[in-house]
Amino acid sequence: MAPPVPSDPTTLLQIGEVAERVGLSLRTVRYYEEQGLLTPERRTTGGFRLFSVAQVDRLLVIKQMKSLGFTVQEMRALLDARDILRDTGSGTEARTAARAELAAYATRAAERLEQLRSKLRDAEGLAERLRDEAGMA
Amino acid sequence: MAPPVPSDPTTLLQIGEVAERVGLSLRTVRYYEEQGLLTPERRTTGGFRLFSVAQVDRLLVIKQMKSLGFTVQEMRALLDARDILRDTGSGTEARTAARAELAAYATRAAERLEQLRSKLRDAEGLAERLRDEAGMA
DNA sequence: TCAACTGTTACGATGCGTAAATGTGC
DNA sequence: AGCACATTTACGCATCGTAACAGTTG
Repeated sequence: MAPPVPSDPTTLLQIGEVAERVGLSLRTVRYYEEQGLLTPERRTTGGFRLFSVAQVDRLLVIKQMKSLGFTVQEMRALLDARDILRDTGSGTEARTAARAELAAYATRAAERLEQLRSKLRDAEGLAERLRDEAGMA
Repeated sequence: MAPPVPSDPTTLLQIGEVAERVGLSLRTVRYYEEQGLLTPERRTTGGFRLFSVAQVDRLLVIKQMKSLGFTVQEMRALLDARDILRDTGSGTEARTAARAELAAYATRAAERLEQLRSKLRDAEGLAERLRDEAGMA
């Protein structure tokens, strides 16, 4: 029985499916490709982008970075480092550098998380204030 | 004994003080003024902006809306409604409309809050992922 | 053949950052 | 007289939204 949501590595999805799974707009996915954050596995004869499940996963990481307010440039740097670590062919030197890079991003991510939490508290303040003001005479 | 941080209504602060208290950049405060979200109480002869404590408070609301991802346009609408409610001279009709507006924003604020929380969860996923990947061999 | 999907291109908006050159206030 | 703080003007940038128009898929 075939899974309703294919997740085997050979399945290819077109951009609409991908966007919906990840929760990004078509425009945004195309934008990220244009910025070199990912490249579709291949294209149909007519030019339709086809993405692998691994690339959907990559987009999820991208979306997470977006949630943390990282810029495209930072995403690129992090993804590059990650690619190096995943490539079994990369040398020791490169791996060490990549690991350091990743660690640095982990730190920055933690900082951003704190900022996000602060924003959330801020926002909760407004929600409460509005409830009060709208409810009063 | 005078309070270290003046909060009586007659005190006027210049933009640097205001920005620091609220946690916004000078540029941002000027931008909000340019967009009609607030107007300094008065200016010095030389042109320095002077803000009242009430305006600092207004800026805090603005910052909270910013945290919720509201646009300047939305901020304007909300602040306008709020101003009407606070103005004892506004008529019943206007007050009713303003109250409805506020209530609508309260709802939207709640929605945005949920989105923010979702973002936060998303972001936490990345932080964890990075810790894992950076820690692995 | 039709409906749904996708392609490219390009202009526009939002929300500031960042000078640069100059003036103000204490 | 000096030094921190402020002013205006303006260009720039990131991140998409939104057509507009055409081609593709099944």
